[in-house]
Amino acid sequence: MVQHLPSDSCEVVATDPDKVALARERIPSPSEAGALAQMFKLLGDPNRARILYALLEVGELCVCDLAAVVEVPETTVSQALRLLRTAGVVDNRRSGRMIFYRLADAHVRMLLDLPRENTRHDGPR
Amino acid sequence: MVQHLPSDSCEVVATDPDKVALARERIPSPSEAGALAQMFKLLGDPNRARILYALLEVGELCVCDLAAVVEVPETTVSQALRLLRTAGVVDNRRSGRMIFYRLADAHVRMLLDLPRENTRHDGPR
DNA sequence: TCCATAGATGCACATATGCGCAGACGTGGA
DNA sequence: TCCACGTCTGCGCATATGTGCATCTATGGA
Repeated sequence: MVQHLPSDSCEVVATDPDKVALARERIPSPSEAGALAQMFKLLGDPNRARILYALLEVGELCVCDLAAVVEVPETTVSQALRLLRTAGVVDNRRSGRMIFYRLADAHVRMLLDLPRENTRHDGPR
Repeated sequence: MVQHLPSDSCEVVATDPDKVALARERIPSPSEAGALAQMFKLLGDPNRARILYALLEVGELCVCDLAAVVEVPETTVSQALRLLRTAGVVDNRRSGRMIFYRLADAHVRMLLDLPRENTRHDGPR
């Protein structure tokens, strides 16, 4: 996973230097790409995705209800929520012994909305 | 990674049966979620993400130029492209000995656009 | 026909990831 | 104060993932 900047053999020899230069200055920096990728990676697990969609649909759910919705053990949900919480994707609120989770980010919402309509049209590949 | 449908202990005991029922019928099915997640997972690697952004910016690039842009060995690019190609995210065209890649999917484009603006504002977490 | 080049592919290995299990923590009721 | 319940956390293991290396294929030029 670690990038180890190759010194030659892939920087200098460009067949289309203009495009290469253009692309290099426009694409996200390694760190920016890292952040971006991490965000996508969070959505890249079926359970986490379903959890997020559940929150997207009904707004707020406690861990045990999320487990019931997604049909996985509560521990799994809890682990998934930890990642999402750490990343700032979800937010939680304590009420008695239960902890309610909800989406924290507006753009995560858009990210979730976007592909779902398309996969509905396309069907699974 | 395999789902092994738990029989009890997390389906029946819901503290808010209405919400649970609502969420269950609205969230993507396991297979739909799988497809969705796989799509997100493809964007969940910094190198693949940067490759896609490069294609998004300049339209079409050959493997060696992509390697120059992203600053990783060509093999890495090639392997990344294989995944993207298999998933139908990119398309390729042969011209002489070079193979030019470009984005194949309109909604992937949107998916790429969306978060980038936000992370620019937020900064990496 | 032979060689150089662009790219693809299979294999191997290090690392990352998901999840189950057991136990800890915090809250509310008796 | 003690216990039950909802949730969190650390650990361990099986599996998935990314990447380098060596090799193979395909195209164009000599």
